[in-house]
Amino acid sequence: MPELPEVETVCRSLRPLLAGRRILRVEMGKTDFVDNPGEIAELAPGCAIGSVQRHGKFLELMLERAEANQSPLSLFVHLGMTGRLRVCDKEDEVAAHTHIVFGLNDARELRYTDPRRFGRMALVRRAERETILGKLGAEPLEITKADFCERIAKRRARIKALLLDQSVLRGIGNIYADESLWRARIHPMRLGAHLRRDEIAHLRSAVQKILSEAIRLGGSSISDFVDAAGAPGEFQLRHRAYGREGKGCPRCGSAIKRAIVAGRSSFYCGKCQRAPRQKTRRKGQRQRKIKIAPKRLNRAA
DNA sequence: CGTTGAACCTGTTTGC
DNA sequence: TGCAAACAGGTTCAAC
Repeated sequence: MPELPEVETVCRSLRPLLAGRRILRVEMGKTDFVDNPGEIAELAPGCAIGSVQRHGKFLELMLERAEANQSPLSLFVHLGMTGRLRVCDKEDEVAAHTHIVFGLNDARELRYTDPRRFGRMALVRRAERETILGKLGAEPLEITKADFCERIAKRRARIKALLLDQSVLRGIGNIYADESLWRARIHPMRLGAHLRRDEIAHLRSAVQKILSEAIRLGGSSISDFVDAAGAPGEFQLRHRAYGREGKGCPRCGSAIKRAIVAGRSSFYCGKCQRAPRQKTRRKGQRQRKIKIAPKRLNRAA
């Protein structure tokens, strides 16, 4: 559920609800997805919530401590597959799988809910914050054409794998990788190093247009994504490839196909997105024999 | 370097 | 209808 547009949507909706609020208390249920639950319970109460930012798929809430001389802390939240962060009134019914509740000084609560617990949460100091951010690749909406080309053209991995790699670009997930590749007419199995420069440039603008439009529509709500106030997104209505196996390609009408690429279900148009040459050996098809230059070193004698 | 598959955990959908 | 298998927006790690 939560890729860059969804996390950005949550981030934007969280901001006005949390700005200037103070955390009064913390309640925790299951915490096996939290790096340091003890520190959160100990340090968060009393903190004021400062900026709310997104870094790829991570949300970062700056927590300013009561004592002015103490350095601020960063609460990192990754929503994983099913994580939700919502601001609710205290009286609102608590959803199943709500594991962490931050009580605020305005009779409301910031609640983290996550059935699968694939999400992550950690309260970190400056140094560790830099370590986390340092591992992330470029922000797709801000990357220059030159940087984008370099990050892709150097690599021999499949383009789908590269788009999903958070150390190459931060924030793209399975839906937006497929939607971007469809828009750019690039087959997910093509290798980064095999793409033409104009194809890479085209892919960059496709990624940026898809992500921007998805943010504008509040993200994709496939089964249950909602923003901090509980509102669903609408970009799922604009999916052209993702989840549309067997349906017509909106461009050429031929059926959308599905294959596993980079370990993930990948949807693409077999006609608009041309497959790379040979590549995968199909059943019954022989592997190409590789000619090895005869080395006859011991010939002498 | 790159790829693959499994693992993490629960809920929902699909197939026999 | 009922139960089991497959599948799900993510990341990480071992093995090859």
